[in-house]
Amino acid sequence: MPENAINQACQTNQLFALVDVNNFYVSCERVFAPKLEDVPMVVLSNNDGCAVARSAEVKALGVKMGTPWFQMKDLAQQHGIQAYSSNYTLYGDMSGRVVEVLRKFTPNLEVYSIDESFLAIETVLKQYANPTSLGQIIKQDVKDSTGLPVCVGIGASKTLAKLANHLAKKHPQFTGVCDISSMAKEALYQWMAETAVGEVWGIGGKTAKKLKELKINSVFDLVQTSPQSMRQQFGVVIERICYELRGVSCLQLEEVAPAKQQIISSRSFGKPVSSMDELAESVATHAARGAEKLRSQKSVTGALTIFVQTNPHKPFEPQHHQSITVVLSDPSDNTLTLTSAALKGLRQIYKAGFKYKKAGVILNLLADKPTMQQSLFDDMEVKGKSAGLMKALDSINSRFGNAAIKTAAAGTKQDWQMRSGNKSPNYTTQWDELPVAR
DNA sequence: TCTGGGGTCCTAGGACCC
DNA sequence: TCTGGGGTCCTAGGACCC
Repeated sequence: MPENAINQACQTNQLFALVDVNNFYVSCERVFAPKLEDVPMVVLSNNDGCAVARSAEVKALGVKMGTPWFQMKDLAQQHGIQAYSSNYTLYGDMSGRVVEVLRKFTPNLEVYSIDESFLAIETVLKQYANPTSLGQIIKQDVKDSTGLPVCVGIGASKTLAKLANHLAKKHPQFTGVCDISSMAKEALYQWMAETAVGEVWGIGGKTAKKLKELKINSVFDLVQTSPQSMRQQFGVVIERICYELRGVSCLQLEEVAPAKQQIISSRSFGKPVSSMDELAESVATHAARGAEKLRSQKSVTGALTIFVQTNPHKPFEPQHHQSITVVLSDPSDNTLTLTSAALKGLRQIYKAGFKYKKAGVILNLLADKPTMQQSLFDDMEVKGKSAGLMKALDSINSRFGNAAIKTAAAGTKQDWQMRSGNKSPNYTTQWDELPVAR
């Protein structure tokens, strides 16, 4: 196999379990309102725009993910579909509880999304009769502890675990747990032949269509083709999927979530917005939210993109999709810095006379927030001299706010008091005690 | 007529995921 | 009347350099 196709050395004896909550948002609502059990229901997105979660009954009616609520109102009336506004705080809390339960089984766990986790189970397997029984115990434990129903898929690669989870959800005979790794080859190929290629994790609509033109319709068809030829036609991503489906694990568990490379804050407006004032309020709020997210992951941003959009669903109204990127002279996580930069950008792209539907801010060029001392040395032009140090301190003071000067001050306490009008710093350090500059 | 060659960096856009 | 809000990775092509 081509070396660069595979990120990591292929390891044998790996076994992944994917635990996925059924109809997560709907199930969360039902935990707190048991009367909703068996009632057809959806949870709606922001502004109650479209369905972002559907109960099994609603899925059976053929309602697709993301269907606008207004389009399904007739159907809702016919079948008594209940609609709920989303409550992301609740869902986040429930998600945390599920992960807590899963961690009891293994610490080697990747929280993949709000309702899905991958578990590395090969090391804990010997405590159980077989992978399926482990899966059943997990399923029962989550149900008992949180009230949420899950399905468990088990396989030698993440992609196979995903596929197994899909089978567990679709076919009642698995009773919620499907272990592909223990299946006889003939049985597995049978399931693969019955599953459309578009169901594979990473194969979306466009790729599925292209594959169909090549007479690759089922998962089995894809497994039969050579990964190398898939690479030529579709690139490394699909090649990797081919290997994964053959049980060669290419995607490893990511136990610690890597820091985000980009932070987005955006919202659609409930009704169209035209005035600069309203847009400014929205954009400033998004910048402030972004700053919060930045600080919580201890990052700073070097550039922010501000965008405003009219309603693309109304093609006969004048359209205005505009964005601008503002580069900061100094990377920052400061709310005031970010909001004023965002407003500066907005002023340049705003045009009166349009009905805006959406606005947002994207934070780019994220980097780790420098520590006080790193920043000190970065800023110093004159090293080893007190004057240089004080200059650097001034710069830090302006960058980090007034608290900074209290935690790093040069010279003896007496020196400092003399220079700063006898105000005592909380903490002083001798110049000699500072680490050597790089 | 013919029109180096290789490398890097950056960006926009596509495709996908939940 | 009414249409979500996040993210990731990969690729192609242009600018630029030697």
